[in-house]
Amino acid sequence: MAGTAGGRPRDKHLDSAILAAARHLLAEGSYNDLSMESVAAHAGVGKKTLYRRWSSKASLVAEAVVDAYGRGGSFHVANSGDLAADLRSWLVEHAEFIDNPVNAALIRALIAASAAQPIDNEDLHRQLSVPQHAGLRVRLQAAVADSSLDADADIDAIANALIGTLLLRVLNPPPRRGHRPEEFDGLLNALLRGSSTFIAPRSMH
Amino acid sequence: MAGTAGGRPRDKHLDSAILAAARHLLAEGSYNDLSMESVAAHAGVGKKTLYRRWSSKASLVAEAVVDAYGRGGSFHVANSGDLAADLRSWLVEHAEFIDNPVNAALIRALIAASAAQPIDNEDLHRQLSVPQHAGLRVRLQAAVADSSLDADADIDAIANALIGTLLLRVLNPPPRRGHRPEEFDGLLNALLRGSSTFIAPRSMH
Amino acid sequence: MAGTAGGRPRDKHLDSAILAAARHLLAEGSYNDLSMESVAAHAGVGKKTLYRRWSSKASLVAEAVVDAYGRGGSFHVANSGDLAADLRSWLVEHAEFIDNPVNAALIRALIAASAAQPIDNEDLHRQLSVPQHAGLRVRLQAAVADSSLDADADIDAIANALIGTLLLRVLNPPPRRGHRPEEFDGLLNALLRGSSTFIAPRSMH
Amino acid sequence: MAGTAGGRPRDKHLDSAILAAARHLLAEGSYNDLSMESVAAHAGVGKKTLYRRWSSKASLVAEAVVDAYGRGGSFHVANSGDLAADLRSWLVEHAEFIDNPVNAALIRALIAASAAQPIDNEDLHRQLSVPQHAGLRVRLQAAVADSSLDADADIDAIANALIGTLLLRVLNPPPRRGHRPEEFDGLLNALLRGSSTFIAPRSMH
DNA sequence: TCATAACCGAGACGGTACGTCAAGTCTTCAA
DNA sequence: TTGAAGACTTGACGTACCGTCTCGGTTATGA
Repeated sequence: MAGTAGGRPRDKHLDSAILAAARHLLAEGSYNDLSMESVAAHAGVGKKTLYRRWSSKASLVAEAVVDAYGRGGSFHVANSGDLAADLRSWLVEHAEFIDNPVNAALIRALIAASAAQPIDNEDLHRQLSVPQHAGLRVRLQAAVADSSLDADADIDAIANALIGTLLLRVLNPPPRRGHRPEEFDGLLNALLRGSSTFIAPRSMH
Repeated sequence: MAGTAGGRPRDKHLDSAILAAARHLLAEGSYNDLSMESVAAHAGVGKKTLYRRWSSKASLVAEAVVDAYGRGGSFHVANSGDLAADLRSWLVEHAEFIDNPVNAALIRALIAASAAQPIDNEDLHRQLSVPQHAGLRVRLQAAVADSSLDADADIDAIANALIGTLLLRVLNPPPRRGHRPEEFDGLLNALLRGSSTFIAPRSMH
Repeated sequence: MAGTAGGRPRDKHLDSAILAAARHLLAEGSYNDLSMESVAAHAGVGKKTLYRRWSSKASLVAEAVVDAYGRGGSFHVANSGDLAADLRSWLVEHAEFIDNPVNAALIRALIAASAAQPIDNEDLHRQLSVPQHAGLRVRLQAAVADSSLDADADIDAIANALIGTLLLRVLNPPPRRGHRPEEFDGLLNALLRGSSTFIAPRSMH
Repeated sequence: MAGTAGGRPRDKHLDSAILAAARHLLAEGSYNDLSMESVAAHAGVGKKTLYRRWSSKASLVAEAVVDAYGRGGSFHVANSGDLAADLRSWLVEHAEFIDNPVNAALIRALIAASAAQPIDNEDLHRQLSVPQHAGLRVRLQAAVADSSLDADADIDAIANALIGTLLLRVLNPPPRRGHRPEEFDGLLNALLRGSSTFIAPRSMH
């Protein structure tokens, strides 16, 4: 059982230095303002070293963002027994992350990378949305299990509505207000309790 | 009153020819694959003619997409008296628009233009989301007026959840093409009737 | 009878500016030290402007050198009736040209371009040697005509010996700068009068 | 007495394997087409092994060519007593060497290495021309000694004319004719017997 | 009717970045 | 210490677009 044989091994420190340089540049400019050359220069690295690790600007940016998300962002949905409170915490946590302009810029960059690049990168943003969707699913299914959510509730639709709301917020940031914890009560009220009393809460199928 | 002075007037036919060329290119490639030069060549037009009308690639793409949306897409939310049915129609209409790969590509291009470009283009996508938000608001407020929606319902939150769900669908297209009319019932059930019977439908504030 | 149609015409001034920049760089560095990028930067020109005119570094350098030769160098062999004097003048003239380090560098660059590049550039140095060879031929044939040279003299061999001597001087410059007019008498004596009295001056064939 | 210290000794076979690989590559491409990487790969050797032996591509190529010259080429000028015959043999020998396209390519590569590289390599070609010049000098001085050459003949000029003629042939190969032994009679006639009967063979000084 | 002025196709222009390639150095493991 | 492998920095390669700028030439108005 052999290894991959000889040669100087890749410098692991460079990976993080490059990703950090990419994030630094995205913090003060758009996706288009970031160039492979500026990343290389900023990280004190040759361009070849970049392309040895990532095949394109899009995949480099993707990893830079996901890497940052993995550190500072949070995918976890708590389960305190109170579904509304747990979802509210999750939304607030993300909103705070998004409201940091640097983080918003990172996510916009990821969306740009996803939308601007050919098909093989179309799943880039899945690296962000799928884990979140999965996290929400787990919590919502637990809610079904303990009867705090109806058995026939469309879990995917609810998760998508939550994620979509945040996504919209990234692309269309609210006009710079510090947000309040109760900011998402309207959304949660609608999704969990319903907005209409006229329509019978439970019957249509 | 002076006026626009002399000179040869702009050829109005060129505007639409250029926008059509841009859409044609976006249909078979990403935002990055479209170049001002390819648009000019495809429309049989000089580059100067492009820049005389639009200041940048981003704004040209933006108008190309909005123009297409204005033709085939629909912003209008009907008011038949049945809120759920009206919203379902609106969602289905948009889903059909989005599920056309060409249209999805156009919207992705608009998102790319918005996310990839400096601040002055960050409002590009508002050209799409704001009109829709406004249309939804009108219908939802009418629903409040005729009591088919609670007076304290968070109209903006509901509108954002609907738009965000569609936005997510654009960036992350569902594998199963050919959607069913009842596809959005789960979302509408949650938003209008609520998903939880455990939590009292109307009390928390 | 048409022209080549529209488009902005090429700026003729740029041609000479670029060639001058190339010569400037060759004056203070070797052929390898000259890069298309340094030429472009030095001439205040985009790289595309270079490649629009010359397909490679080799052909750009070739034209730069030939252009300079056409200005300052001289291909003409005088005909005063005195063959030895005319050839001596020609040799001295070229030696002075070559002894200017800048000119020597230019010719070395041309030789490098010729020797370093694939087949299609192997004729580069012909742009220099062929005209000279032709000039010498004319004079030597005139010498045959007026009987100052034997009818069976090998004109090409004599011309090649003269050019080859200068070529060797370019690649292997003599240490003593400042040459004397009589410097080439030894060569001319040998070629015209012969070096050997032992061998009968005229018989072998 | 310390001495050469311990460690694995250099593999002497590698030197010749590397030089052979370099020549192989020069046989089918120009100096520029040869890369240190291709030499290393072709010789089954690491790049470090190359640089441990030669400081640069130019010096590796230089040694590769000189090495080949030392094997197949010949610097020796015979002394049969017949100067013209000895020089003719020497010229023919070199012409045959040069007319082998592989050898011509090697010499062109050496010229390229010499002309393309900074000052410290300007003497590369001396490794070829100086030995030959020395060899010719010896024979010509012997000819002076046995009176087959005039005492005041310019030996250097004659040697340079011979070498220069061959050099010109390398850079500007004759159009692929098998050469005849008498090919150089014209040159030798001129240099030894003189081309002009009009000018007194011996008087001017 | 004819000058003025904006329009148009074409394409050159100075730049910036692309993704690749080579030179020469450095680092690891194995012999 | 040598050697094979290959990562590393540097810097040039030749190409593609960007957005601007001429060209020659066209089409409207208004003097």
